[in-house]
Amino acid sequence: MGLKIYNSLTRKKEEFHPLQDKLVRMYTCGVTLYDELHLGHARAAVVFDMIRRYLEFKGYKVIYVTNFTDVDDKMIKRANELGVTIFDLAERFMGEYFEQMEKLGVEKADYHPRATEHVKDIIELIKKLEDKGIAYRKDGDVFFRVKKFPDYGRLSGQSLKELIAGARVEIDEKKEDPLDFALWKRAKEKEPCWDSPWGKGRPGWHIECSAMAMKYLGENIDLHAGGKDLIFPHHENEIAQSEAATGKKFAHFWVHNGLVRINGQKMAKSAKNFITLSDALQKYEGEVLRFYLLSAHYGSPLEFSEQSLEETSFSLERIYNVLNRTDELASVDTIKVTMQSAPEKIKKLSEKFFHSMDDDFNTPSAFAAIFELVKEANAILKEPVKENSKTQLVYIAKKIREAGKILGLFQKKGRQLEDKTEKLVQILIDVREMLRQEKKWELADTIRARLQEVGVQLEDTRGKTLWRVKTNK
RNA sequence: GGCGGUGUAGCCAAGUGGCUAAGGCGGAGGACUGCAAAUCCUCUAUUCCCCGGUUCGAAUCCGGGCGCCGCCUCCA
Repeated sequence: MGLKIYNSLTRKKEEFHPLQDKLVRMYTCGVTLYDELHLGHARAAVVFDMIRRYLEFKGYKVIYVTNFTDVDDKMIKRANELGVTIFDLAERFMGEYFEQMEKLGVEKADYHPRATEHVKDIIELIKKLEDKGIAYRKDGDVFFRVKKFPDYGRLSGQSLKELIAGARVEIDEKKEDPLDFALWKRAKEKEPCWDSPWGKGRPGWHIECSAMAMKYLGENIDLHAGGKDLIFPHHENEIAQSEAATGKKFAHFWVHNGLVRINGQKMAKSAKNFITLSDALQKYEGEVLRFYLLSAHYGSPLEFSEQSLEETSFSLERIYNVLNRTDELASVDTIKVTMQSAPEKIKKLSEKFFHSMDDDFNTPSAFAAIFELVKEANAILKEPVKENSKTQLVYIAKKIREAGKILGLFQKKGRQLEDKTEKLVQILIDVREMLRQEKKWELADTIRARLQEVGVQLEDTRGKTLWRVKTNK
């Protein structure tokens, strides 16, 4: 059973094989640390985290690198507005980034390189390009000579001719050709800058990714990812710089996530239609957001709606309900389960999950399998408990948690309340049970209603009253 | 204008040549229940934007049209 991934470079789903047997070198374009994150950034981070987890599950050792852009026009502009340095700015938003990523269940990368800490590597790379006659200097700026790289436009599916024809590029007198792009920018007054063979200046945007990817992962990498809006020019330029410098194929797989939309439009800073991640996290738990962000296929656009997020919240609760009930009935750890003991149907559903994931990380289809497992488990829970059905339940719960681990979901155990609080709730339930025995429904219902107000939901089942904490905020 | 993508139920969303068009939410009815909640069962797209074509057979392939989105300038 092989993993297939849609490769933007070839526009085909291809079997994924790393260059070096079990090692995957993966790079994703991170964020610019100039402002708050929004749901678009969150989606990219969550999607690539899921991909990384799945690759690890498949037995690969993944070296994962995601960068921070901490010097560029936007950084400088924002820092000036706030009256701080770009380094202060970076520090602040980097802190927020890690805090929020943790809430989304996004694991740290192996390396989080910053552009400003790799200026030396960047300069080396530009020098290499200059030596080869691919880069040229002009008044302290250095540009990439696009005509020297005939493959330019392959990723975005445009030929050089088409690019020129459709060009809306600003005419920059200094460039030999409008398509050429900056590798190094001469420092203007009071701008942060570094010494270089071309004078004081700072790196262009695209070159940092080439330099850092190659520094940590080598000249050929297995998988390079980013948002669809980065295909052109950013990734196109990355390919051009890297391959022109090394003569080797830069990245074998290019994976691009679809954009988050709101009212049919791309969510973006410039459109002022974004929902910040911090606002979203205020309203919904990180796990709900993560679940939601994975509910569409990663490559499709995702239309943001408050309603969908509410729905996701209920769906998540539904999954936890069945897991918690199973836990109450039987400890997952003490009952031994084997594949053999599971009925065909349950096995098939479990396989469906992995098939879906193997098919270009088809998370919606994978979730469908999980929901079907949930349904099976609930059906079992409805019947009087037998040893055999316990085993099946435990098997299902195990499978759901295993699947959840890959997706970064469903890992919470129990109600996550303090011991004392749990005991208090139990006291209330016991008292209420006495009232119910005496058919004092009004009082019993009041207790239930008041508990519900604080997010504790009672459920009277045949034998006893169960309770759970509502997950939605 | 060029390039890329997309159009599946009230909503979200899989499926890309052939068993009954996944799954979730919502809605209707039923079971359970003192009532709720949770859960289960049944129903909820005779049809996949429209028009042609290929094929024994198409949501799925091809041609044309329409709508929407992204990129071509900073962007996850």
